[in-house]
Amino acid sequence: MNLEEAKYKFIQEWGVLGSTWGINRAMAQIHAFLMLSPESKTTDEVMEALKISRGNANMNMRALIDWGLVYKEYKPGERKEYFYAEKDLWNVMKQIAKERRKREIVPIREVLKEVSIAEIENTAEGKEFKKVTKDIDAIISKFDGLIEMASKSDKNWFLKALTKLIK
Amino acid sequence: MNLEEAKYKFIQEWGVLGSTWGINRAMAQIHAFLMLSPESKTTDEVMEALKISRGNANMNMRALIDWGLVYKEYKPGERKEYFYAEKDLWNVMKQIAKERRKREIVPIREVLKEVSIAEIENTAEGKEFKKVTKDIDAIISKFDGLIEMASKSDKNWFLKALTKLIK
DNA sequence: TTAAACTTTCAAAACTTTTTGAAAATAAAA
DNA sequence: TTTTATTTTCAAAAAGTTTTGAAAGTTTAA
Repeated sequence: MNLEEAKYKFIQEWGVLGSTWGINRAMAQIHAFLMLSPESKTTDEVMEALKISRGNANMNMRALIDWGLVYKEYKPGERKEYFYAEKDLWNVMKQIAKERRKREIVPIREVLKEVSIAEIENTAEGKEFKKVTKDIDAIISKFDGLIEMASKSDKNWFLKALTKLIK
Repeated sequence: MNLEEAKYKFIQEWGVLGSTWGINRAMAQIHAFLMLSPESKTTDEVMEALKISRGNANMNMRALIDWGLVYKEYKPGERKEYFYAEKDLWNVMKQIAKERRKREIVPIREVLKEVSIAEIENTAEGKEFKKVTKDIDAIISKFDGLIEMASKSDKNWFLKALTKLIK
């Protein structure tokens, strides 16, 4: 396997992985392509490399910038915009976690809060409802705390803590 | 808000959450419905409660069983099958993590392994490729270890360790 | 056996998401 | 200015996913 094949393989798989992570295929592939590239790239280079349309490239690039996974750069004397990726996977994961926290954890916690103050009858059904939703809230809030912690803490500290936990 | 409204709200939101977690809406809603129910339920009750077709109920119920999130039960003297959910969110998350590990982490690690033995030229491009993929492998293997650890360890031990880590 | 109760399957329909490409908008150069 | 380069938008098309419902399959009871 040579570099081109290896790059292709990695980009494809990163696309598949992304699509199970709330990041669509094109978006994840663009990110992979930019991560692997030592130089920042233009929209045209991305279109060419991934064989996607201008509209698609533009929209997903902007989504990536929104998520904090890609940055824009202007080169002196050049009119084109250049893009480069966040390459530190720790930062990538932190950004994704932050974004997903906002989209997923915050809404479910809101619902859990709302239902926790509902007037629930004291039947078997009602008791079960209270028990289950309370348990869920307990675990979700723990994870929420973990994400908040991770996004504030230093990479090495956190990784060391994890390593300790694992071994 | 009364019990019916609260249940409805929770089931809807669990459906939305599920669909960002590789569990489709109907599947997540069935799981929510069963979690909230103190008694096991039949396919017909699920269909009626969630207003979905028999085919849909059947397929997703089996997917839930596959994922280890729902169990089947036979009641003496009854011909219908009854279903009940795994209610401990810890076990639910463990199961989901296991399943996703198989579907996501294993394939990307395989690709990373394959490309790591590729013959990569010593150009800027090649060096960047090696560096980025090596970094990614390092972090992913750490998370892989964490999941493996979590799925083997006792719930309370792990939650305590997390709590310690957080505060 | 046969009939009734129940579960499974799967092609087609409905719905959702992603992608395209060309037109509109914007910015820089002539 | 006007022209040219570049980016953005968005309606329509394509692709992907989920749902339906009826027919086929299976199991149990009579």
